[in-house]
Amino acid sequence: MAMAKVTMRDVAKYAGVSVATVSNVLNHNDHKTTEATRNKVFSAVKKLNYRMDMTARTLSKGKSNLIGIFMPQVYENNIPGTILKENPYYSEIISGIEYSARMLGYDILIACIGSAEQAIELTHKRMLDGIAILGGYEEDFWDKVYTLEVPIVTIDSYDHERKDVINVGIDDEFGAYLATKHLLSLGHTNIAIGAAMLDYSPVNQQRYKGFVSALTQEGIDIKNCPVIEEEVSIKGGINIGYRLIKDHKDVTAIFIVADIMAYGVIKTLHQFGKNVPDDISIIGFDDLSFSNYTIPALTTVRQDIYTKGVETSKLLIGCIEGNVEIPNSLVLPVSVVIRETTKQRKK
Amino acid sequence: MAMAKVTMRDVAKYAGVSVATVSNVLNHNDHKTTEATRNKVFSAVKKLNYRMDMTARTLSKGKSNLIGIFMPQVYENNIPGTILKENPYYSEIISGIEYSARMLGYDILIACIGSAEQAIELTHKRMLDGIAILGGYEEDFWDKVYTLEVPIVTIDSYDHERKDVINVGIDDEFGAYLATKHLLSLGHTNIAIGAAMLDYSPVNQQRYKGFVSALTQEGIDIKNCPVIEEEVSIKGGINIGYRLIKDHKDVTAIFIVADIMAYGVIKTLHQFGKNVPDDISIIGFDDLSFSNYTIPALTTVRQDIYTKGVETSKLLIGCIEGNVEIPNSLVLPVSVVIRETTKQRKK
DNA sequence: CTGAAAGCGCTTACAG
DNA sequence: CTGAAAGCGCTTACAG
Repeated sequence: MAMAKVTMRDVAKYAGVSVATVSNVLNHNDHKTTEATRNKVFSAVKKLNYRMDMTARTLSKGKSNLIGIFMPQVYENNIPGTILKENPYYSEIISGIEYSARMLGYDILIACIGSAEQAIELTHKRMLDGIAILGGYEEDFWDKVYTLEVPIVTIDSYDHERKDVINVGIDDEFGAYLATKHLLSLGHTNIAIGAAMLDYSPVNQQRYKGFVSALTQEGIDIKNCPVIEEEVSIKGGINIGYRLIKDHKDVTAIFIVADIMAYGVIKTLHQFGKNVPDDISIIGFDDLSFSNYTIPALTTVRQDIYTKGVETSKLLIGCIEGNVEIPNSLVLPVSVVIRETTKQRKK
Repeated sequence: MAMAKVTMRDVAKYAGVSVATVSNVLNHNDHKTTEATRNKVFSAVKKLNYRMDMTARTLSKGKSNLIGIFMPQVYENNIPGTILKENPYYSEIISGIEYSARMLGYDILIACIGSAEQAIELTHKRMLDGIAILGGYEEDFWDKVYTLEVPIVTIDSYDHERKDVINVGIDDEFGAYLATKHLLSLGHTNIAIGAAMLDYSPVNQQRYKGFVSALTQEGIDIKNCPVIEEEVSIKGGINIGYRLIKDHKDVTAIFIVADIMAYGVIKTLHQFGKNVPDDISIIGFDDLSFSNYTIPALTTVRQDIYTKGVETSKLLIGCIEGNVEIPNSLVLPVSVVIRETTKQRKK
């Protein structure tokens, strides 16, 4: 029943040429073949329904046309989860990477990793041509990963000392600055920040920095601007909501460093009978697709997440294929999109 | 700079044994080696930091330890999106598949596919050991895909005539039946269904069937129970909301076949000043992680999506490795989780 | 322009 | 128990 695999040998035999010639035709080394030969080969390919075995090709060429997408393995109550499941941000990026890579002739291997070693292991054993790394990691993670000799694109990383590591990101500080400016422009002065992982997430450090710089620029005393730190998840946002209500009654506006957290804040405030934006204004960061549909609709800092993914593939593959003119980093634009969760401060 | 690749040859030489022996040690064919030999090999492996090249192994064994996850490529306003981006349901499943596969020694290749041919192409060219197929497809898609000679696990499919295709799913009809029963138990009689793709999605046909059967069992006239069909997305839900308000003023409760759509319905009703659940009760289906956090929190039919993914890997890999006792399908439980969007009908 | 041959890094009978 | 050799399906100098 199981049909024997059709190989280049079969095609060669059928077309009456050598295996080398079939290879040359299929790899479009057109200067090495005549059109007549090509036609014979192509029709044999069609006739026999031949499909190139990438495994053999990879072994032989040392190039797999496979790209790895790595993201952190997270645990939630000891249950293995993935960033993928927790935060739609990653799904959107992966969508972009996958689509763009496919268009450029590359396939995608995804893996959640718990250590740099796992990333290294995988890229060696699958002979990955390049890797995209999502998410935040400890510092020595990067040191180790950067020993890899394939092109790497990081996303939202601020740890790229190595010259040939490309980063795709946004100006996080500026985005946070804009968000805070927006709240200030509405007359708020007691502004909190809902932050996360300030100890070791450079992205969030940047966002915090932008928050502070907008505040100080306006002469606001930081003392009145509490930092409420929780994890990046809806649950983290829920907790921020509690703490806001319990400990920071004078706060009238809050900037949250991630939309996914803002969802939780809105939920908690609603549960406690607080009106958003009448009692408290909220501005998020990311503009996830759902943010337009929360109740009330979330005012936030927009970044084009899908495009981030698309550009990641383009840069990574450009680098793999040795294109020149590959920049060391790409910074995509941010902007404030005003919806319903922010409002002029009550007198 | 670039260090030469460490191969089995190097390990063999260093350990003073043959390549075949190294292979035997590494593949745990312990009955073919002595412990002394094994120790020599292992320490050489460690010393040289050897990593097995899966590409070579795949070519040689005809087995890749790679699993493909395929899902439909969708377009939204002509922009390529993916199911991944549109519906968190898929992210959750993929999380489960990836985690479980990794634990079992398999890596994951993901691809959005536009046709059966693409799926076939990919599984051949990457020598995938098995594939998991998510999402709905036209009928001839399945006919073609089933010509593949690798194990296949479908998720939520009702098109598995082939004996060796395993399906992981739930009792969609029963879930919908329970949902509708819940609405009926609250005194509602004018109940609508927010449906999708009833023409060609068996899952949704099943859910529709459960809806109808609960209704007729209770002696309700289907005439009063409109079917409002839109696409599976928040936007689809938004449209259902509009149509509900415009065309179905007497409806007091609605069962929506997907949480993601329910989010849109809640949003629209809210925008038009309708109170959920006072004016209209809503029950969804899926219990996405976010459903606990909508305002109001969504009453829905729960299924364990992550577990679906985990089981998918277990079955697929079990099948790949020739375990016996692999069932032809796995049906996971559903249950109604009552939150805030459903309420006793007003007199 | 075309083909024979070596090689990519493994595994697997087969002999010893 | 161990090793030499052939083979997996390609690519790539090299000769012709």
